[in-house]
Amino acid sequence: MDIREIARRAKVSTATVSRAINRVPTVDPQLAKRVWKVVNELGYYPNTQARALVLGRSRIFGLIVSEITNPFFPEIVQTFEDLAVKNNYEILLTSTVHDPKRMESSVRRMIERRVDGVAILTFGMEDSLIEHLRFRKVPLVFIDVGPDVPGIANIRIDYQNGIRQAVQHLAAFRHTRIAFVTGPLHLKSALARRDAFKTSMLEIGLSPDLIVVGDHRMEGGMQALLELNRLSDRPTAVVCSNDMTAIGVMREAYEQNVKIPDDLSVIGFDDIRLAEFTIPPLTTVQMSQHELAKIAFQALLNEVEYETPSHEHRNYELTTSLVLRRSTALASERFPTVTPKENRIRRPSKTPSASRP
Amino acid sequence: MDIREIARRAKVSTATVSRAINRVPTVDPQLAKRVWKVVNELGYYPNTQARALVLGRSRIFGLIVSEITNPFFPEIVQTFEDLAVKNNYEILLTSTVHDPKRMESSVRRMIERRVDGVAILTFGMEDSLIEHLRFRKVPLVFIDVGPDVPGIANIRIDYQNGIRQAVQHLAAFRHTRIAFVTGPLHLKSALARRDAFKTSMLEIGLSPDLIVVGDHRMEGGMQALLELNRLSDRPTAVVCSNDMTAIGVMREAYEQNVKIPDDLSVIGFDDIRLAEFTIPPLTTVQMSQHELAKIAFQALLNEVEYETPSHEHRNYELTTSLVLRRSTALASERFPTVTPKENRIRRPSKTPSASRP
DNA sequence: ACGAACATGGCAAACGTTTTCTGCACGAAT
DNA sequence: ATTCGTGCAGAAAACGTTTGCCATGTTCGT
Repeated sequence: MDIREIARRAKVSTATVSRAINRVPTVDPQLAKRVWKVVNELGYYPNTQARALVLGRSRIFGLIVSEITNPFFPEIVQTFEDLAVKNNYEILLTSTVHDPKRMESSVRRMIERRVDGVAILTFGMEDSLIEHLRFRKVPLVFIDVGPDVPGIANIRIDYQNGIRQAVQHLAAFRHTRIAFVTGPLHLKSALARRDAFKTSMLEIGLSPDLIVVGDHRMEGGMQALLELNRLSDRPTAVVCSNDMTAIGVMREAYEQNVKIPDDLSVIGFDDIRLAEFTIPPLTTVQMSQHELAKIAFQALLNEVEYETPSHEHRNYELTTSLVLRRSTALASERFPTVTPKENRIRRPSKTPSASRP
Repeated sequence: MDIREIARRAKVSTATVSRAINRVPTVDPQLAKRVWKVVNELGYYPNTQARALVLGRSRIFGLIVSEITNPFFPEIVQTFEDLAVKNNYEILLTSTVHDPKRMESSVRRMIERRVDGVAILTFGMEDSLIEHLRFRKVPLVFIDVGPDVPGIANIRIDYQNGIRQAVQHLAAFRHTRIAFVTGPLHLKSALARRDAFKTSMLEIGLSPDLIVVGDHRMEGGMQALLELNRLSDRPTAVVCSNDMTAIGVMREAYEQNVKIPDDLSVIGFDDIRLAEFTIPPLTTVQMSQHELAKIAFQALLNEVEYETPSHEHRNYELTTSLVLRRSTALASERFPTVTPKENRIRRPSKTPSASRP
């Protein structure tokens, strides 16, 4: 069933059918109605690939992520899809799973399907591959890491803001020995977070030397806490480079019977959905995945629909900020005048929890 | 840059270029090499939509899920994508977010993009929409819920097996008052789970009357535990219709200061990734999302590539089974001869956890 | 009443492939 | 030497749209 079939039945030309369907205003309302009637009766849907062929636009946006199972991404994908349907786009989702081969196949797939733009929201990406896309003048948007060249939109993340809030929150709770668990050090974003921690500590006169490296996964967090506990001068609080790391820390704390937040305050980073579901709910630095996806999509849309004539260099920014939940508390040991029990900072909760023995 | 450009530069016809690229064996190796050289030099990629137009196959599979942010789905999407790249397919991902409008737009999008098959892995779907797809002879595969008609592949889930294991595991731990928290009762899958629970209980002579309804979300689980705790004869164990519910139960238990698993054993269902990360790690009935996606993809592939001539009715089956982690323990109160401490069932863990006071 | 201007619909080309069919060149067989 | 196959490459049609251009019919002014 194609446009010709419709034309035949409505007794008009295919041109008219096309125009009617695309709501070109010059077509006689009478005819348009006749066309639509047939279209609906037959349940006709235009063939998008034929359309794409002649238009030169596929109405598909590529979305490259690291891995869909990483809790950081589902929210992004969902928001991206929501926006796509609102704007009549389709989304071509691709994951690199940290594999160079897959990265390559990702961009190949994008090019083959002739996407109208690509959002690269991975941690790290081969520059040579990006060149393939740039060469074909595919609009691109990067998070955080993109090369700083015109024609590519960059979403800069303000790590400093949230991390500063995190350490100041801990400092206000009288913590002084505050540790940091990094991510993999080959990641720009992990480095940026670590550096933000350092400067935030120095700002308030604390020395940022309790730094151990993790891997942005639960295992890294568990390992990190083990390491920190071997120290003679243990930290009373730990800031983590991402939420999975924080979850690892809390998990190991559970194994070791160290109570969170009473014995140890923990702060994460990212605010993935999961952070609300941990026990206790995780205080973390939010980097809104929803906002991120929104910005990325909008950047692409701008590029494609409103043809920025000079293809000028655009910069977008996303800020971060602390969201308080229940994994932090006043530092206890150093201030024996305050009993641990009263120490507990209570935040509203439907049912007041019983205090610990 | 199109196939003609290549033809011109390689001094052959477009037909030859096409054949060379598609590795048709009749083309002279000499020529083929010449063509490939030009292709690689120019970085030419065939236009998939033109190809799709003439082939009548898009090499796209549709994948409809409920919502990407539901922890049940990311693993499915990831596996589906992995298989897609292995088989040179693309995946068109769509979510219904429980909204009839979105369901409709989902199937419209599938049809417009001329997908070669659709896997509908949602909880529930409008039958009328399915008709649209069947009408166009799009191969379909359903999970669990699909209409039992030829031409549609169905993946049946064996809920009974896993749930039986769950209640027998609890019974072996001397639990007798075992509760069940259902999902939303308009969901076939939720009903099936509840029924499996009932028969499993009756099988071993326990009465399945401690049933409270939840919503497959954390909130429902929290609410459910509240309800159960109001009972005079509280349960010592609770089986949940899905993992999020179990997480809700554990969360509320934390608020109420009831210890898991010492005071209450909890079992979930689905085995989402998250279940490993809870505190304590959740014992749950696994319904492998990886397997599910694999079966779904393979079903589609069979339908499309090997042209089952009679379009016969195929049934696939996925079984479920209990995976033990650490949210269950021997029932304590009724058997005071055994102290709670020794009660704790320890499963291997790098570091033995300290016992509770 | 006549021509001009305008509104509207149709014809056909174009988008980038694949594939059928045809034709050519070459070698083998008579 | 002529005929016949055989192997391989090219010409062209087809896939289902959109749209520039033209033809036709209508309306309006004079």
